[in-house]
Parts: sequence; C-alpha cells; structure tokens
Amino acid sequence: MGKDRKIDMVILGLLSHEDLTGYDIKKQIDEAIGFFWKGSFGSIYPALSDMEKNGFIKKLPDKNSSGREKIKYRITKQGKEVLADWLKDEQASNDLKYETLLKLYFGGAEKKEVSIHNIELFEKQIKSDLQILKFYQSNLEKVLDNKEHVHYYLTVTFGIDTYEAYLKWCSKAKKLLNEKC
Amino acid sequence: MGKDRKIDMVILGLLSHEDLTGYDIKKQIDEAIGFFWKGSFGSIYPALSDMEKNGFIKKLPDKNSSGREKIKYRITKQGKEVLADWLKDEQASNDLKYETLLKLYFGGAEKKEVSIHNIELFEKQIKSDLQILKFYQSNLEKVLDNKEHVHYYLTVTFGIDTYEAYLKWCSKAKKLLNEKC
DNA sequence: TTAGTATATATCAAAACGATATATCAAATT
DNA sequence: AATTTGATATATCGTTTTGATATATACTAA
Repeated sequence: MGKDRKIDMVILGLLSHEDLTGYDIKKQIDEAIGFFWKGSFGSIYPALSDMEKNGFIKKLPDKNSSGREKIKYRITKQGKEVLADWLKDEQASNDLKYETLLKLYFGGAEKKEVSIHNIELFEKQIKSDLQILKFYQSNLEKVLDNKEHVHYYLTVTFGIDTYEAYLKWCSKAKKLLNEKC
Repeated sequence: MGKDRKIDMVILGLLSHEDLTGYDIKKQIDEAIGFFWKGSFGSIYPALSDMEKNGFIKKLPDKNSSGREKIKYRITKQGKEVLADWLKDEQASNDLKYETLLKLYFGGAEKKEVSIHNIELFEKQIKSDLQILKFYQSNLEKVLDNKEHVHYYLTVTFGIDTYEAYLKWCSKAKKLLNEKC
C-alpha cells in the first residue's frame, strides 16, 4: 500500500514527537539529521499534501489569527502505524554520493596540487561540522536516562566517529600524494 | 554553459582512461566507485545520448559485425576540458542518505531489539563490503608507482578507514542500547 | 536442451533536488 | 521614523536521478 517514499518516513518520524510546519521539518532535517540525511522543500511540501490526503497526518487549525499562513501538522494513528512498519522492515539503503572522492578518483591526470586542494576543502568542512556534532554530544550526554535521547546520541556518535576517521584519512592522503606524485 | 550533471562527470571520468559502453560504465560505477557513488541505467543512457550531441564524447563504430547492438564511447578533446574544469572547481557536494541511521534516530519508540537488529544488519553488510575493499587495496598496493593507481588507492583506503570506524561504532551502539534501554 | 546468468540498450513513472517566487515578520541599521 | 536585512513560511517548476521494467542476444552449466 505505502509508496515507500523516504521523505514520508522522515516527516512521520519528526512528527511522531512534535507537531511541525513544513518549514520546521526542513529546519530539523538540516540541523538534527543533516549529517546523514538531506531533504528539500520541493519534496517536503508535496509529501505533506499527499500524506494529509492519505490520512497519515492532519492539519491543525491555525491559531495565529493573523493573515499569515502557517500550517502545523500532527501525525495520526494510521501515520504511526506506517512509521512503525517501516522501522521494523529490514530493508535499508545506505547511499552516499561523495563528490570529493569522485574528484580524487578521477584526479590522476591533473597535478597533485588539485587533489590536495580538494582534500583540504573537504577537511575544512568536516572540522567545522565536527565541532557542531561535539556540541550536540555534550548536551545529549546529560540526558541519557531518556530512551529517545539515547537514540539521538547514537546517531551523533556515529557522525563523530566517522568524521574523526575522515580527518585521519585526510592527513594520510595528503602525505601519500606528496610522497608518490 | 555546462549543465553540471553529476552523472556526466562520472561518465567522462571513466571514459578518460578507457573506451566503454553504457553497460561497462554501469559495471564500473558499481564495482570501482560503488562504495561512495551510485548511478543507474536510467541516468547513464540519456547522459550518453546528450553528451554525444554536445560533442563531449563520440560513438565508436561497432566492429562486432553481429546483429547485436553494442555502442562504445570515446571521450573527445572537448569532453576532457569539461572534466578538467570540474576537477578544478572547488564546489563539491558530499551527500549521504543513511536509512539505517534514520531508523535508529526514530527508533526510540520501539523496543530496543528493533534498533539492535537494524544495527546488526548494517554491520553484516559493512563487514562483507570491507572484505572486497581490502582485496582491492592489496592489489593496488603493488602498483603505487603509477600516479592514477595512487588516486584509486586513496579512495579505497577512505572506504576501509570509514568502514572500520563504522564497525567499532556498531559494537559501541549495541552495548549502549543494551545498557540504557 | 534448457534454464539461468551476464551482456546490452532503452524507456517510463515516480521521487528528489535545487532554484525561484511570493509574502510576512522581527531585528538591526541608517 | 524609515529602511534594509535575515528569518519564517508556503508553494511550484524544470531538471536530475532512481528504480523498475521491457526487450533481446550471448554464454555457461546442469
């Protein structure tokens, strides 16, 4: 029955613990799960509209009586079932698209400085993102008695562990390029 | 000028050291760069057709006189310029979509066994992929005098380093779920 | 021989991206 | 007081990409 659109699961997941507008959803995707997931307005708004028709979520009457339009959504019982089914489904696709690695893979014909520079740009970005992740981690460490927080904490440590591995690799990679090329 | 389609760069990169058919390109994407990039036939064939019209690649006359259709492509001088421009362009987007982490992030409402099982499925896949990467690494280690092989080697070590970090995280994550949930 | 797998091209609906348009609101600047 | 900037908020559109399917030949192993 379910069309298995990934953005639907992201939205249902976020709505499962808080009522949110489309804009809120975009912010949470960028901030809370941005280091392992991406989502754009162009997929969020159509998904909200479709899921509302399917009864997985419902619109909440706007209390901001002002002319300003603002639509908060709440997950329904049916929506919670869809989310639970997806969580229990063994299927999971983990897709990465690393343009930095693509450029490195194809960079053998260029001067080594080009590849080294591309690695340094990557390194800079990762260092900056790592700071944010460590900040999240320090906040979550204090509230590990809460089950949901344990789950958030685990995704953050995934980010930190992999980003630290990236940084070590960046040093090794630059060194090897300088030695061998 | 250039529409900056990522699949175009992948194809040009692969064609820059070998003439290939669309099918060959798909195989190389899956095998050589599959651990950090994905690409489907549905994007490859249209891209080949467009780039041939734009003069970035050209069709090679089929020598397999049989009725069987088979089109090999070769990169042109113009295509090499497009590839070089992209390599020197600082812009690079590194996008990941980890459904496993998504399920973990939203898994706080389910029983811990669901999350642990999802981690174990991920762990199994990573262990299997890691074997393949280590095989690639051992082959590339012997030919590091070649500049292009150094570049291939670096992407493979990236995969190995990050996959090993993933595995360490899997153990930690399962342990924490058992302790705290 | 025949079933299954690999090779090979191509297309299509659906999903997602990325950019843009529109508009309100709050805060900072002039 | 007026203006500009940046954040909030919804929505749409062309393009890209996915994932599935269709079609057909070649090779290989039971």
